[in-house]
Amino acid sequence: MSTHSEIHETSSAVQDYAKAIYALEQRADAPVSTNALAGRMDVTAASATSMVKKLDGLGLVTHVPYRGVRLTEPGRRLALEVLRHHRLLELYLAETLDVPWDRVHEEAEVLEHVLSEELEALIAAKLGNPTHDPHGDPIPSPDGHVEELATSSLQELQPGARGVFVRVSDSDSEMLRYLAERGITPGAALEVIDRQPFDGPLFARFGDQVHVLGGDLARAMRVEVTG
Amino acid sequence: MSTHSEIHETSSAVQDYAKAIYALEQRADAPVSTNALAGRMDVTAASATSMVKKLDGLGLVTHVPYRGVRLTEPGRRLALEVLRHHRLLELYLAETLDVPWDRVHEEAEVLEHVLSEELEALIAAKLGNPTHDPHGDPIPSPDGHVEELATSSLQELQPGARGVFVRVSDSDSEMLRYLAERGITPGAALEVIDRQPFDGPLFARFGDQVHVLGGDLARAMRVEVTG
DNA sequence: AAACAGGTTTAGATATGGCAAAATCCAGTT
DNA sequence: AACTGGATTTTGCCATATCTAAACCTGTTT
Repeated sequence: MSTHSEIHETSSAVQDYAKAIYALEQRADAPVSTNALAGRMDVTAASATSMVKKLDGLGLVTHVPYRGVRLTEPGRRLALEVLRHHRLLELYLAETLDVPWDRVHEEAEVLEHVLSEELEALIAAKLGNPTHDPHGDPIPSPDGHVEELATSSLQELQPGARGVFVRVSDSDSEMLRYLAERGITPGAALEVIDRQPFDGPLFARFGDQVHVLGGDLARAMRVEVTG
Repeated sequence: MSTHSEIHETSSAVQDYAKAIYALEQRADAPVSTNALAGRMDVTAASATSMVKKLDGLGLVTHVPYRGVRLTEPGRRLALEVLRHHRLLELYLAETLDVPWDRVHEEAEVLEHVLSEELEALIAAKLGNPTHDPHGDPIPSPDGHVEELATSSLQELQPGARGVFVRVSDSDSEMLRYLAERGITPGAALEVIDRQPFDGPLFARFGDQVHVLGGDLARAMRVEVTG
């Protein structure tokens, strides 16, 4: 009945699956399909199935065959702990080691699994126990609370919509670099000007610059809608 | 023919074995026995044998059955790269995150395997490209050079011998903590006062304090002999 | 109701690293 | 030269996490 965390009794793979299921559940409040999970983890559906069965055995998810998977409360806590590691590390690497923003995600991706609780606490303290990263993304608290604000894909917004560009799905570093080169970084306010049909390009204004964004890119960009 | 490093194509296990063989070869310039390696890695001799065969296949060691194992030049380079990661991380954690000295070893032990070359470079730069850690232990250069000074076990010194306590074998944190509580830290000058026979206690002077050290402890303490 | 197309799960295989038990080698006695 | 004890290797097994290929559901269309 303690808030004791199980993160150290789980493999990196289990942690990654929990994190992926959390992210996918987030997007649409519904069970996560094996295919979606496999796609996100970049493994075959067969691999996803067997890992899902393992997570189920560990009590981290409930799996209804052919119907998808949902995190249990312990599973959600695990995912949030890993996410806390990840976001603290991103912030820490960027702030104190000047790791470029389009690289911190990849570094954090591997470090998050080996970060001890002691180091986590020291890093959090060093950063002043932040609750949000510089993009506005919330950092889960040590006891597993977050206030995740709902985001939309830029692609699905109508002309006239305004919002704040929050992040790129999976922090794809190619996309982040491409956007950064054009002066677009997370945190930027934007307004959708126009959208061509048939998955055509989307015109959006950032500051006083209008940019044309292709389908895949606009789909990956997550926006907090403000009006 | 480049100085390109193979560290990222090897598993953590392979890296750990290379590091262990390097350390054991260091102590006595002789082939490393399977048993010694198994003891150091805390695995069975059977496991050590099969890993040795794998390292041999990778060209990292030369293994003569029943005769022990030695690092090849690529194997030595790999070991030194991991050691560089390890010592840079120890220094970094202690300096910038105030991780207590008796804990940095364990943290570095896992981080060393996932540290990217980019982060390594950034950390080294942040620390001013150090060549030695605060104890005087040399940090291998990026291109695989070290000047390792020969150390002796405190246990094997004769009364009257003087030296500098450099480190505890395997950085055993229990021992480091025990010694720190008594004011003995790496870097301390010492003189052996007396040694009782039959693996009896050893009397050594650190500053103006004489301490009595038991067999296992004295055996684990490595000393750079100065006179 | 039968068929079809996807998505999902099972079955069987692979690579890593580990262990225990059995077989084998080596060196130092008798 | 045979014996013997400790070190070493071989053999067969386990767990993790992945894959391919085959079998199996499910919902929709015919």
